[in-house]
Amino acid sequence: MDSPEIPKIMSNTSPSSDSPPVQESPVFSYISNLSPIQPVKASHAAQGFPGLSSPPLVFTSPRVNTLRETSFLKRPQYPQLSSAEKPKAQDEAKKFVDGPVDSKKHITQLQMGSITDTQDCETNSSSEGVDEYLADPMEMDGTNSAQSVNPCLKESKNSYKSEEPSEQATEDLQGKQTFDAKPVKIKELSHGALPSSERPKVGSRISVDNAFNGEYHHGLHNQSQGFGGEYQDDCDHTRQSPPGRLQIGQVYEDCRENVGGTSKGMIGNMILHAPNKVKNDQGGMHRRCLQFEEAPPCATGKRDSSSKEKVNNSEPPASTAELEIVKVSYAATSKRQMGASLPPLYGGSSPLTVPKPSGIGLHLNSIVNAVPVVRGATTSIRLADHYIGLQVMKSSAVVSHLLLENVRGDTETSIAASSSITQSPHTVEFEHHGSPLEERKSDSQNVDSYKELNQYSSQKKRKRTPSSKDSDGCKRCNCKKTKCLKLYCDCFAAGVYCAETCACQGCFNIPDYEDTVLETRQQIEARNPFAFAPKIVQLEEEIQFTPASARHKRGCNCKKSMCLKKYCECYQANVGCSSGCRCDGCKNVYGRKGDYGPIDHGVTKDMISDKAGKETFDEKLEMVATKKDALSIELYDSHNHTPLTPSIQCSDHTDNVPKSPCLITSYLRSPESDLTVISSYEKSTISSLRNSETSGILLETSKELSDMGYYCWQEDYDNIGIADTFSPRHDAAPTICHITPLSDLCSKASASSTSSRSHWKNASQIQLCPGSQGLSSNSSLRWCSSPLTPMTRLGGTECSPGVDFDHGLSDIMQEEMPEILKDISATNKSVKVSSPNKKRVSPPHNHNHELGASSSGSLRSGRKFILKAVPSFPPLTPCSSSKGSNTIQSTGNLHDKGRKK
DNA sequence: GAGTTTGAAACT
DNA sequence: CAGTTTCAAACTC
Ligand SMILES: [Zn+2]
Ligand SMILES: [Zn+2]
Ligand SMILES: [Zn+2]
Ligand SMILES: [Zn+2]
Ligand SMILES: [Zn+2]
Ligand SMILES: [Zn+2]
Repeated sequence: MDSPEIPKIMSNTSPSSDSPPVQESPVFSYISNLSPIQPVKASHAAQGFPGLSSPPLVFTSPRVNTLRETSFLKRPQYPQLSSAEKPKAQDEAKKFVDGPVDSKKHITQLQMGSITDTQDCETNSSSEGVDEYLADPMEMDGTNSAQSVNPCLKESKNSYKSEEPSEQATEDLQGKQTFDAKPVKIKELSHGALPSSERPKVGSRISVDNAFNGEYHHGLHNQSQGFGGEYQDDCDHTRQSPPGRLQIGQVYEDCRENVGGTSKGMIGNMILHAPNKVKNDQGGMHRRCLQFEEAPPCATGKRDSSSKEKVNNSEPPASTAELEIVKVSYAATSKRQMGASLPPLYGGSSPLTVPKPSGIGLHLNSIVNAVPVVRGATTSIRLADHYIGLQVMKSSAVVSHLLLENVRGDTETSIAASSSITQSPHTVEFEHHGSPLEERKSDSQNVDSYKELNQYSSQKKRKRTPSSKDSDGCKRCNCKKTKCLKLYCDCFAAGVYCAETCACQGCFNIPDYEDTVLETRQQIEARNPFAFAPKIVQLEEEIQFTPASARHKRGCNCKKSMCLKKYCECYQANVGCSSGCRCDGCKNVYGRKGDYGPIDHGVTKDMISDKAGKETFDEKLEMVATKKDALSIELYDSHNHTPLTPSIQCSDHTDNVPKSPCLITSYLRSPESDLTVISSYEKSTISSLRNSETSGILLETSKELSDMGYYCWQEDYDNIGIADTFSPRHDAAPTICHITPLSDLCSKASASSTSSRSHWKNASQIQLCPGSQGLSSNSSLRWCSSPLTPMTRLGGTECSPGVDFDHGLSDIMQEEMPEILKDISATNKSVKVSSPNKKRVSPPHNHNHELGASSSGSLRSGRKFILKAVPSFPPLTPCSSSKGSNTIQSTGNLHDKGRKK
């Protein structure tokens, strides 16, 4: 499998990178104009912000529209792609895939809820029909790798196929159709997923999501930073990386391109460009961040190289020609490329370009959801918003990361990434070990092989130290048997792609394998809808953000550590144990099981709320979560920024918290999960709405957001956070998410548009650094900026390693975010108060998830989700970058990616 | 850096 | 849902 897959990938990649071409589109020019590296801030302000920020409020809606358009566009692209690729599709493997794929895709779509979307796409696109679309993807793959090899899709999926090619594929399809509910089938699913991505339907969703994501990233980045050119690269890389993903990613990308081209043309382009540039500029940093966020979409990290090209292509495509280009790219490039390139075939749909977010691919999923809804324009718009938001977030984050990282040395990565980007990542991307998904189920065997391969490729990287954290402070994993597709992997669990710094072997948690990652996520979510929800929630609803109030949703089960070591998740997240904990002899310094406000005690608000009531822990948590998210965010911000608590966090533990990988990436939620989540989200959102002033829109949005999860919170945060308080402390704040952008987007989008809902799901993944879940206190939160001084956050305390990031982010955020946030806030909530701008931020999807996750409670508050934090960890930077860089590196080897090189 | 401990995640 | 196994991190040396 590996081999086959890999080869496939390779083939794909190469093409993709090469093919890409295109770029003519205005965007291109745009980008070119923009220097790749524009100053981050400046760029942010200019690009990012401009679009995002200032526009945001006003813009938001418009953009949204644009975005939507893009999504549509994307769809069209699919067809084109398909057509172009079809030839390849012919490949046997592909055929299988197609068939299966289609079904799978559908399934996936269904799961995602994007099905409609895809259809839309198709319709938009052209004629070809879904099948064709599907075929396209396949073709793509095929082209790239040819049957056996076929890259992307195949890779992951195919790998499977390779094993059992046709039949399996069919089976898979069937299964998928059924839906696969089964996890087992995951592999199949994955296959299906991949296919799905490829497929029009799926693609549509995916594309949408991706687009969003990508756009987000891109957009954000661009806007914020304005590195368009680079950014693209990044995207490309990511995309490229995983063929399988690519398919999906490609789709997304296509969408983006389309969107860009079609919709706004300039704007769209801008966005796209910007993002691209951003990536580039930011280099590693951005990538990291972006990647995460973007990653999914773009494939953030790892595969960037190809993606860039793709991106470029895509951008250009904005115009009609684009389609062709796109096709080409598709064919040539692997999935990723495809995505990137996407072009606007359609135009028709034209849309917007929203950027797909390749990187975020995962997110995309969520997006996808949105798409369906949208179908019409609305959804897309939302998506766009989301993306934008995300991008912004990312960008900011990324930027910060980049900066930080660069400073740190990450620069290398970034640089590398850049360079790598240029390179053709394909090879790397494809490593494909087979689809990760498969691995488990069936593949343990494969896995091994994969591993070997991966390792093989990984070779280099493998990253440095196994230590959990990178220099950056981001966490990184060291997974050896799980391919980073299980919750055992901190990166995966955090919803972020593995970074270069990860020392994992056979890693599939990279943008290249976005499809696989998403599928896997979905499977896991199917089991446990809250699996990716933030683990830490604030107890009280609003208010307090304080860290103190935060708690683990699930609680710990410590038997021997007395919750005094990091073995305890509660302690690790810098939160006290709650009634939900089943620990023995709890001595958690942050608060023992029965106490509520342990440390914080300050939590005042909590108090208010009560923890006492505790009622269900969950509920509280949920509540908290909701708020918490906000809080945490705020807290973080505050911490960071504000003096108030900051110290606390820092002091507490910076370390503790943080480990999470930085990645921002987030995958989105799986459709399924999304759905479920959504519902919950909806609730939450609703509640949030209630709570906050936000407009009614929120509700819808919330749903969508929910998907987004991460993103959503921002709103909440704003509302909540600010509102509440700040309180302080929180030290730990665990995880908060940086993600903001997404949230913002989400919120906005949601607000603006209507239905998209599903989209968000995808977003959820975004993530930040893994470590964070807990939140690191610092970083994550920061964003939010608490009312107090948001900005500060970083400054000082930042205790956690991630901090830099945060800071950077925060700054960025502030600059960039603000607008967005504002928009969001304005729209939604209004944010609360204080926090203005900054905050918004974003957190990440995770939050949403969490909320959702929080099960009961969380759901309600739509916003909540947010909080959770997903993010916490470290935000981004490191991770993402790492991967990104990895990507680059890896690009060479597909494996790498996994490996990171 | 190897080896042990730990508790969550995954699996049955 | 409980019990067991697997896993990777946290911790120890
Ligand atoms: Zn891992
Ligand atoms: Zn990792
Ligand atoms: Zn990994
Ligand atoms: Zn414990
Ligand atoms: Zn506990
Ligand atoms: Zn305890």
